[in-house]
Amino acid sequence: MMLGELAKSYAPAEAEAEVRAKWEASDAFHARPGGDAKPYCIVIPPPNVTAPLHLGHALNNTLQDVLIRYHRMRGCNTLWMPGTDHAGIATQTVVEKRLLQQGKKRVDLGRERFVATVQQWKDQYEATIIEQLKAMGCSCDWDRTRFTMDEMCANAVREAFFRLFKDGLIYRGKRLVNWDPVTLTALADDEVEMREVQGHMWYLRYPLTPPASAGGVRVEYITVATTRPETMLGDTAVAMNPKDPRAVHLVGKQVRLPIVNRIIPIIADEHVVMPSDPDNPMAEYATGFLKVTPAHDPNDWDIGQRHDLPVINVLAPDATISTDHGWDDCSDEAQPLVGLAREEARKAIVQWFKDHDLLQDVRDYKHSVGHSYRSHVPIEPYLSDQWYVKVTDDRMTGEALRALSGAQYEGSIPSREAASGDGAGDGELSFYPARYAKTFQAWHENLRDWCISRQLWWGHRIPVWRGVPESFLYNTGDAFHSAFRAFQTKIDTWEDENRVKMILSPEVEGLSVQDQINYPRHIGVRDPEGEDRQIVEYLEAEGFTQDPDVLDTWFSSALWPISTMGWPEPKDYPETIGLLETFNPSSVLTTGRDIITLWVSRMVMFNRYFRNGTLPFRHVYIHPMIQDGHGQRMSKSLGNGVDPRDIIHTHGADALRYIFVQMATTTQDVRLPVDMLCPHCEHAFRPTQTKSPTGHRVSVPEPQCPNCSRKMVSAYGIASGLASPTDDTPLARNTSQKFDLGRNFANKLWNAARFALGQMNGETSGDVRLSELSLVDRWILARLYRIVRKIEAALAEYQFNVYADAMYEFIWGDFCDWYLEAIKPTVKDSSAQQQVLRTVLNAILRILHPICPFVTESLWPHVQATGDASLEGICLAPSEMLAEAAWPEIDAAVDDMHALADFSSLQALVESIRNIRGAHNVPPKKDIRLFATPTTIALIDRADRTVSALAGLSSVQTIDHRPADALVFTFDGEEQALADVIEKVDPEMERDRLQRQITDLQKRREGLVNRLANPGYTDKAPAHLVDETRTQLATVEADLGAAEKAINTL
RNA sequence: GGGCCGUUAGCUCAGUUGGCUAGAGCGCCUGCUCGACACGCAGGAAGUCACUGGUUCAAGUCCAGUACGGCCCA
Repeated sequence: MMLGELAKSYAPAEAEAEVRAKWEASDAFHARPGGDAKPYCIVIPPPNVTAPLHLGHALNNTLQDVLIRYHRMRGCNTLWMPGTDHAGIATQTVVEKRLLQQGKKRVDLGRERFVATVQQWKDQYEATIIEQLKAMGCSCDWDRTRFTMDEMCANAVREAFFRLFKDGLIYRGKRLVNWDPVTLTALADDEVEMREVQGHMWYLRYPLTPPASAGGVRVEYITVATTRPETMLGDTAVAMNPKDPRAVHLVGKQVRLPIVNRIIPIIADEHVVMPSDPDNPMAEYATGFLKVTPAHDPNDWDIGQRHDLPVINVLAPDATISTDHGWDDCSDEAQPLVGLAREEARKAIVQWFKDHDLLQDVRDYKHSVGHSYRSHVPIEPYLSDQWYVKVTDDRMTGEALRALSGAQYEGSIPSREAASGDGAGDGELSFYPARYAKTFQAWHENLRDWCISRQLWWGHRIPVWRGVPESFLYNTGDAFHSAFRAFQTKIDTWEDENRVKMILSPEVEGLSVQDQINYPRHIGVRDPEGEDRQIVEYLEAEGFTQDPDVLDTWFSSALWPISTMGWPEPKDYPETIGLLETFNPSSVLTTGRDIITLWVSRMVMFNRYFRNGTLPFRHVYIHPMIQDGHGQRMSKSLGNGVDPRDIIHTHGADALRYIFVQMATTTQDVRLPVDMLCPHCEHAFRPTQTKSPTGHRVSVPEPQCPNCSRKMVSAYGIASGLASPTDDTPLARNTSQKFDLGRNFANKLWNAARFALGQMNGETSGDVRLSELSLVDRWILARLYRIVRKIEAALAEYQFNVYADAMYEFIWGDFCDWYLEAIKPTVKDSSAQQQVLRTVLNAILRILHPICPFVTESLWPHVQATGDASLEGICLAPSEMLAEAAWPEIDAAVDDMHALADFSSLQALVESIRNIRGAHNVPPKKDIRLFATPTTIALIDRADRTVSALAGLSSVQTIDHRPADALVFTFDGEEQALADVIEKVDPEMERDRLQRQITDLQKRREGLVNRLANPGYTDKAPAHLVDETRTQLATVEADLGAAEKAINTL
């Protein structure tokens, strides 16, 4: 970098490119495990390769970089592990959508070609994401960049799966899953979004066969209430509460299921809501009779299990009515329904009941319906075989709960059931802000087993082979027995060697060996891609096939803190040797609150399980969520998400980062009003808003620029399909005025540095003693000391906004507004003052660097070139690059209380004078004369020429010399005066000004007098506060006296 | 239904163990192009701290409740 004149304003684009090149040429961000330095590590929450990063990610990663840079400067052995996530269902969905636009379907391509297509997508977006992170200045260890499906991570996934499988923590279960009929896959519980839906409660009559009599009354039919009439095709019972008085007459009787003509029993079950139950809000809608459809409702499934009811599935995976998935008593009457979509079937069935006078009633009914978080259609409870992780096991959920710090745990921590781990990480997990520990705890206390199989192609293929050995099937007698023994022996040997684990399908447990041969078995293989290749070959030769499903994305995410570090066998990836020992547990996970259940939980469970109780991280910091200007979540479909590169384009990366740090308060949401940048004339404006079909406030699809009147396309226009960009109407970039403050701040620092550099003549004096310094110098150093302490305390508690605000206050307020202005008359002639200036500027660059790395790094060589920047009590070792420089170490002796007190009096005096100048519109260059009391003159003298420079004074004389036309003001309880403020004093105006001041002081005096007159206050309040109040009263009274005297002499 | 967050100046937000004359930035008004910075400087106006009670010498801050907005879990 050429050292020379700095440009008049900071130009982020040039500076950022230069600084990035410098960082990349160094290996400053590359971590080496081991060593004596304290490790500090953050594992990046890997962004999905589905789409480019938006401001939410940018906020998260900025905060991580702040922590990383800060700890690196503090001398920690620092690792920030970067990477991306394959995001199975999300990525597959976007690629399928893209294909569909070309008229192609995934099945047309076949699995291999489809996966290759997704791979291309991944490569493209991975590159984009890395570029975005680099543009933001993230100081990741780029050499270690990982991807959840790369070889290292895939290896960890297979190993983890096998160990859990072997230990009985993964099992195959046939049960109702959350089925997404559009993406055709099962979903985990937390991938289902509950939405309030205005629906109906239908009341259907089922004829009793034969009719019964209850209490002497003939009963022809019973009435069931349902929100989902189409499921009646799969009813296998009607249930009623045994406490229901009608139950004695009806339980055990039968009804004929309309349309289907299936005869089903009336059974008794406690679960059924009685219409008379005053404690149950559902009672209002209940009839006392519940249709039971075990295949299509989770509660009915449980009832079916209790009563051993048949399970009749009447739906195909795409949620059309079907007889191919377990329904074999379809009547002629029901036949026309087959093939209908569930919504169509509902209409047809309701119509049928109406036509046959069996529809008793329809009522409006508002209820929650689960929707797929991906395709947004209602999920279908669907019966299927899936793989589950037994997270309800104490080795999983118990370990997660025991990880939580005692201070954040509500109630008593569950004691350890099994000897899993040695409790190494017990109680070491803390949340910031602490309230999120509650979310974590509640989740684990109400956990259900985790469905991990997904009917997708993009993801980690489940390392299980399924089948019935062919050698069994085509043999009889002795040949069968020897084939069976041969197979069993091989499997047994491999099981003993820990290479495979075999389970039978759960429905055949307990059958004899002879009977079992017809049932499929599942064989988990430890390392099918490597060491156990020949086992796979054997199994496949025997007719076994690999499970076609892939694992839930969160399964691989859960391993991220260890898979990226070479687990289970770092020797296989030499660059990872030592990482786990040094950097697991990592220091902190920084993420959004929606991730606590999806990811934090699973990382804690897996890390502890696989690494002897070790935690994945000790702290979890939950950052606020960015919403748009209307308080709506930023989302792609609303087009209100913003690419951080848009902001970097208009404001620079440091501005983006500064504002994010300032926005990171402990609240849960922050708003960020988004503007549009006209692609024709670069004018920023707030586009016209409209309502989306979902009721959200969005930009109109084709906004018009208020400046140049030309049109463009908004992100919502594209997302909604209502507009598409052309050469004449291009897609508009976003921007936001919110970042102006950050841009201005970076420019302010730039100019302050530019000025300061011009004041230093190159001679350093390293042996400057504090006692020799002027008041203003001692003051700025004391302020520096306090600001550094404040930042350190704030970051230890993840109070990022305190850090940003403190930097603003110090750099703009203390350093620019006061210090630089104050030293203007003296600095050129004082090498000691230059040394203070050099030191403070140097320290400023260091302490601001974690937030604004670009502007500080670009100024760094210039500041370094002025020489060594230390003085008594402050050590600032030189460093080639600021990114590697040390955090300032400042001795407590620098904290000069007297200087702080004196300077704040001085500021008050300057402000009083400026106030009068302002009130009379005195031009800044016009010098005025001050006539002050001896005490005030002493204060002014202690500060050398400072006050004159700050207040624009030509002279300071004692008050008794004041001319008759001087303007009087009060300071420090005494009368002071200013002359030459205006040509001719207007007594009326002066009287007004003083009278306003007097009224204000009287009000204050009254408040203080009342407070002191209250015996409760003087008796109970701390003595120092009462003293302070007395002093305040004395000052107010003195000021009041002076002001009254002034008004009288006018 | 349970849990959490928010409601402070026109706007976006600070205000962490109760002790202020309630702050900042933007916007607004007045005056400044004086060699760091107009992405700037100086000054100013602007708030019943959502509402109702309570605790306390003292409440924006603590407690109880209400209203509105948002999020999470059933």
